[in-house]
Amino acid sequence: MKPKPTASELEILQILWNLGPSTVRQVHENLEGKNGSGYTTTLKLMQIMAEKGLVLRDERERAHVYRPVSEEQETKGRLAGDLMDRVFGGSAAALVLGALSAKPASPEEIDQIRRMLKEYERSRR
Amino acid sequence: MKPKPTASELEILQILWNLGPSTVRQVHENLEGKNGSGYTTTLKLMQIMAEKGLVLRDERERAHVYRPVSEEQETKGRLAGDLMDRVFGGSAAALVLGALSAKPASPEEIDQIRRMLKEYERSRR
DNA sequence: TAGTGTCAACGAAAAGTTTCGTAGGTGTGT
DNA sequence: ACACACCTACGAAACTTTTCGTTGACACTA
Repeated sequence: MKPKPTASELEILQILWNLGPSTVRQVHENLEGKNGSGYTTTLKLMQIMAEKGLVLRDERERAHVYRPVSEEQETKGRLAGDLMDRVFGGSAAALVLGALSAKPASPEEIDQIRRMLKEYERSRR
Repeated sequence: MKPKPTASELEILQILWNLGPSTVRQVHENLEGKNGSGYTTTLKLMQIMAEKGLVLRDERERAHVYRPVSEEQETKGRLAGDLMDRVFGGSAAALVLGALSAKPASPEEIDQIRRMLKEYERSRR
């Protein structure tokens, strides 16, 4: 139903979430330097994303305007949940531990996670 | 340097981590029912994984014995770190929040994360 | 010895991803 | 009007992933 964006598609989605609805040119300029690929590559990717239903295209202007179909939080959440299920047996604690072992976190970051958990609990209640 | 395993390759790695060094037949039997693909598919995947350096192959017996090159924790950590960087701007708290929003956690699971964080801090000191 | 079962190797098909070149249309400025 | 810049569309190449059929080797057994 909901196709999972590839790595390249995700880069484009992140830009669209940041900028809001954008043309290929705008996305491409925000992408440049980062990956160095050409304009038509970005164009083609965004066309494919429209085919897949990852983005919607407004063709009223000559330079078509693209916008993401799914919310940033929802998409990112699905990606995190997918990894959690596939790799960490569905355990959030295992996912966190894995992430921390890959990139050690400072005490401040640990506290930040704690605050986030508290906030999460409060909103859940 | 270190190739990232695909989803299918990861399934095989998980089995190898569980069973220890195994033949294609053993892996395939553990995989069956889950994905329903044939024996030669599993074989080919494992051969490719050997080419990529994801597994090592002991060819002394007729039924070759495969074992993972990287430790389970290290590989899973790299996958979590990769998602954290690519999707959550390197923030562990954002990753956790994303995972929780995808699959709400019970109070017990939240406590489990808290205990894990405490343990992590202790080992870091 | 002839048949049966298991194994690795190989090739190849089908689908998906990433990349870019080229063609054709539209608008702007000189 | 002509040249130039910019836009989409299209096709195709190169690569990866996933799948499976076929082949040939080896071993066991009736």
